[in-house]
Amino acid sequence: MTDILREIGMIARSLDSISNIEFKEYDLTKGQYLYLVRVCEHPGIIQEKLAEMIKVDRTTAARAIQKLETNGFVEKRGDERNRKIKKLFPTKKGEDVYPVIKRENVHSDGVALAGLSADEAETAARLLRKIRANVEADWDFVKKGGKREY
Amino acid sequence: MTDILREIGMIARSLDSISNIEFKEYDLTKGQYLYLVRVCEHPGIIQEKLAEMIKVDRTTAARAIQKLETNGFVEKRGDERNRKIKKLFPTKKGEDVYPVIKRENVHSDGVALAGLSADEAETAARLLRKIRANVEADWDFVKKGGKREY
DNA sequence: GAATTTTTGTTGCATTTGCAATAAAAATAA
DNA sequence: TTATTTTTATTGCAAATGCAACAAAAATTC
Repeated sequence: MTDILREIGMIARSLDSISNIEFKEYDLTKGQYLYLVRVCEHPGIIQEKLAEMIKVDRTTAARAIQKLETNGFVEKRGDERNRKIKKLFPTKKGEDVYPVIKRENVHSDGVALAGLSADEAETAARLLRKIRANVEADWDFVKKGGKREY
Repeated sequence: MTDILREIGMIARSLDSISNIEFKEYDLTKGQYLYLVRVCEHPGIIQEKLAEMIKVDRTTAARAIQKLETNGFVEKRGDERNRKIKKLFPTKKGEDVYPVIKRENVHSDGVALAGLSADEAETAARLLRKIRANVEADWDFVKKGGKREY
């Protein structure tokens, strides 16, 4: 038992809190930056995939995107082949905010890794990817109604 | 730019989501487990410290604890020397749920670290502690109204 | 082909979250 | 001592979050 869970929770809440405060002046309310960056990086993505990517409830993603659309950051477009889905694209306004978010994220990344060697930073990234893949599997399972035994 | 931020965010949201689902049957609603474990491990702690420890807004902590008290998991006690503070203690009911939370956390910790060697797990823990300390400093600064320059 | 299941999206409701503002006790400064 | 600042707790809003339930299109099975 290494208790990395708590460290990860503290880091995530701190960073999210900082981002939310810093993006407020760009009219992005709580959590919206998460969705907007990903739409910019994956134009045409649908909200279902976005929710999976971010690891958030489908309905939460739906409403966050709804709000991003209302506020003019993203646009929903129907697909001719598949009338069920709505592809998401950044608007001009969304594209304009993207570098701001990116810049902040890069800065926070730098802050987080301060005092670590390049090797250590790479190791941290590698291990976190592995941990994420592990945890992701359980999340998928539990979210779909599965019951973990332990 | 290693982009550990997103990995950490995904891991944290996944684990939190799983915990919230799993603790529902013990009448712990969203996020409450975070506070309860810490009160059990630090009996007499005050909510201000708890908020700092968890990295959550003071008012959010206040209400989470309020609810834990209402539902009989923790108890608030005044201090004779300092009439401002209210010390927090687990009740019998709180103590009884503690091992359940602990057990779940240990399990999730194991899941997260699956496939990593003991050395790698230790390295991950060490690096995460360092990252957390780094990020924590910025959180304190920004939460107190400081403006990061970048 | 028709029937069933999965995927994708939405809305209603209850709850959590957090900022702003307030209050009061305690600590510090003057 | 008195005045000011910091600490701690609370409440009023407004907003995000997520579960449950529903609907409709698409994919799969029979």
